[in-house]
Amino acid sequence: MPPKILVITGPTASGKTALAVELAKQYNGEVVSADSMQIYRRMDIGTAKPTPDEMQGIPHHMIDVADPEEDFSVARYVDMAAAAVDGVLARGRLPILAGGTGLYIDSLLSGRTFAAFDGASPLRAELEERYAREGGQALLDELAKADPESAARLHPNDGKRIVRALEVWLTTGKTITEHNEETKALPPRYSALTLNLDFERREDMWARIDRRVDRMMEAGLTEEVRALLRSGVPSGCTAMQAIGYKEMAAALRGDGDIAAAAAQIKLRSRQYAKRQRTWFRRNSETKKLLWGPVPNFADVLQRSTAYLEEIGIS
RNA sequence: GGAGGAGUUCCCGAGUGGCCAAAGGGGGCAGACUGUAAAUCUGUUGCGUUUCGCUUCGGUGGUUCGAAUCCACCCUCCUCCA
Repeated sequence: MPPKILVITGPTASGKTALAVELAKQYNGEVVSADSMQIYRRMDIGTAKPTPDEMQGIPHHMIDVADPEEDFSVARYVDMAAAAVDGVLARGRLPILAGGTGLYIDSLLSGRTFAAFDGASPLRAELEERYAREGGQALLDELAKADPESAARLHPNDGKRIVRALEVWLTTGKTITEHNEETKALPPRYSALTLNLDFERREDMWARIDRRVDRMMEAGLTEEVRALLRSGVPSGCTAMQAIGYKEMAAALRGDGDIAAAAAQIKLRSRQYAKRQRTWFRRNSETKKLLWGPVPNFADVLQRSTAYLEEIGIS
């Protein structure tokens, strides 16, 4: 039986951080973040990274573990986060995995492994270049020779996944289909009890997102992004793809004004929240905790502790 | 007061007699997702009893076998002249 851990998911601005800290206090836990952007140092305001004040003395892991100019990946996340979770367990405490990056959470929980090779190889660049020049169908035709299943599944426009499938085949001699089947057969690394925070009505979620973005602006998001750019963080790197950062960076380059950027950040956040919901929806093994029109933290906290006691977390 | 220009489906915007329920984009909705995932990709988006019917392109009326497209008048907005 894999070790039990608590997982808190939900779309952006659904209150995961606060609930995680509160439950950590009650159940002798430590928080392990599952957020693809809070891993970056110096990106605090725009990622809604918990402040020391909000952490209330609860140890947090997987925050500030990479520099913005670094390339991060799921594989790195899983390695580091598994070590963090195991460390919490070794201390006899409850790991609370909290975050909104579904791929990271699922990969960590399932014990998924990743083909060992350097993703920044020249091969990647070459395949990307060929995709741009020859088009997706040409690469799909080539992929079909080795891996007809993937070729049939992938859409010609899905450049990233076509390139990835070819890359895995060319560098490991194993098709990505085979690799997926193998990892799917692996036993889960942890036994997860998942709480899924969400809103009854999406309008309430939108209002909360808007308010959060307004607060980010007041807190100095513009300055934070300016500082990153000034320190030489390239605008094309993974970290600068984060919502809030790419829009603000564009505005600072003179492409639109700051107010328009803020509006764009709100919109992109809502769309992101929608994608998160789609991801979390397919996992039916979760306990849903819905916010009403007025967020009632005490109530949600009470309901989650009742649930945790019911299923035997102590 | 005069001279031009414009009003199109949730928004922007193409369409200038039939192939138009109306391109394209945005937004919405739904989905996918195994080393960039806050990324990327896909489908769908007037209504219905759905190989067909109905309502829609500022309004009303007209021309025509047939109108978002032509004509008349009206309403609203914009630019310019006074």
